[in-house]
Amino acid sequence: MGKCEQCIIKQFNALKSLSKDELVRISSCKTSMIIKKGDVIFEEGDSINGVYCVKDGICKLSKLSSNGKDQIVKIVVKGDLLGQRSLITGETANLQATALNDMELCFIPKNEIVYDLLNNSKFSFDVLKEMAHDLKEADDIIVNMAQKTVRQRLAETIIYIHDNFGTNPDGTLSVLLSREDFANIVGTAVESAIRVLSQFKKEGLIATIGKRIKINNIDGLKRVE
Amino acid sequence: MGKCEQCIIKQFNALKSLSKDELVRISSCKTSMIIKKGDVIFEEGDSINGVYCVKDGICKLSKLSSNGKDQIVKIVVKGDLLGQRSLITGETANLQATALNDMELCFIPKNEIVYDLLNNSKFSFDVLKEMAHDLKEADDIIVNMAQKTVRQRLAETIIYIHDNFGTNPDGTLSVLLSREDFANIVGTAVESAIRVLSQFKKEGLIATIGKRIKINNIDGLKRVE
DNA sequence: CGTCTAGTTGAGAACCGTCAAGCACCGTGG
DNA sequence: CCACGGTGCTTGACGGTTCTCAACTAGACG
Repeated sequence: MGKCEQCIIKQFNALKSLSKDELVRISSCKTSMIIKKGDVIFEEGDSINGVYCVKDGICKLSKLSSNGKDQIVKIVVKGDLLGQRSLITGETANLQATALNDMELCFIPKNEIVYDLLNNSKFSFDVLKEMAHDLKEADDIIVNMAQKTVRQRLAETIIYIHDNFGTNPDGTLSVLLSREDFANIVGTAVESAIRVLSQFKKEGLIATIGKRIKINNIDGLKRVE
Repeated sequence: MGKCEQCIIKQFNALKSLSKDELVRISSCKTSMIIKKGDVIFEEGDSINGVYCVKDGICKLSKLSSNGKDQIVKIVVKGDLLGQRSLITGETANLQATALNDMELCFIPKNEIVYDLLNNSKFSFDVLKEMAHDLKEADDIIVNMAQKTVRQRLAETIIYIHDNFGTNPDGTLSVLLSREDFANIVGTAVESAIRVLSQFKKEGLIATIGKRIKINNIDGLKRVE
């Protein structure tokens, strides 16, 4: 099994603030796991009792609404941590985590993380920073959900994925989402999302290669009203 | 000017985790202020450079959307802290804070708080907990905004205010919000909010005393679909 | 070759935003 | 004292957006 102190992934998250000794201690307690595309890592109400560090792959965080639809709240990618929020409040999970492709995860038990949170103030300040960043993003999403049309939200989602998760060599978005996933990010019916996407295509803003989406005119997308 | 170490307000927020010495130090640096109803405490883009402790009164945190409407993201009441998020990321304010009635605030400069965040791990863990709680609430709001109707959201908003901020002796909600505020919490047009409210009234779920709202049938409100 | 899932399109209904008009209340200035 | 204007509240009407139901297509996979 790999060693945390040598793992390059940690530079992308708060674990970078831990000392070598702390990383060695954590490394001896962690467990690695492989998750297959579509598998659920944890669901709403689960006691997680630890934190996952995403070594590879992508997953979605979603919550089931009373109308039966899954609302995607955040996309988590390689280098991110998963489950910090529940760990800190000591509550069960508020969201479900589902792998969007095959993933490699390291699980660090709760006690190890809490110990460092209470003893390494730089580490806890870093976790605080990440949480503050997530909160800002969540506030911005609330405003968008409340005030913008499906068309605007979908355009912004495509741009967000493009800017934050990058593209393949052929220019398509590297994160492959189903039409249903797009609908669940934007908070609309699958048919509505599909209709808007084909409208974007007709207007020359995007193109599709297979089921993948490629941005043709990013300025046009940004100007969508 | 009052002394932090004797102030009973702090028991409601993370400041309770500071030692007496730390509170004395902070108390000597803080400034008190009175804010009148309707006044803006800080707006989007401001450098706050500190944290406000709400000694009395209520304010709203909102963000201006590109369509010109203000989306209310959170209501902050007596005992809460204001501005922690921006302080931690070091960014300018993401939201605007506006007093909903006359307020009494204490302002604590950034350096004092950061010092304690880095030196008192119980304090920073408490701040972390509050932030984690805010993040959970924000995620839940996203789901509601995306998946529920204006009618459902308004019913839940009334219940939320009732449960979290209490009622006056006559049973009306103690937080007095304008119809526009309700619309801006729910994320809809003022006329739409008004229409739903009068529908609730017609159905006997709520009553109005002056401009104040009183819940008549809370179970009915919870069952609104 | 059937079956399953994801994607797609159409049509009608429900929901919501906008414009417009009118009402109630309040403070100001004549 | 009253007329006046301002602001917030309320209701109606209409049009655009979005949801839902239904039918159909394309591809995957045994």
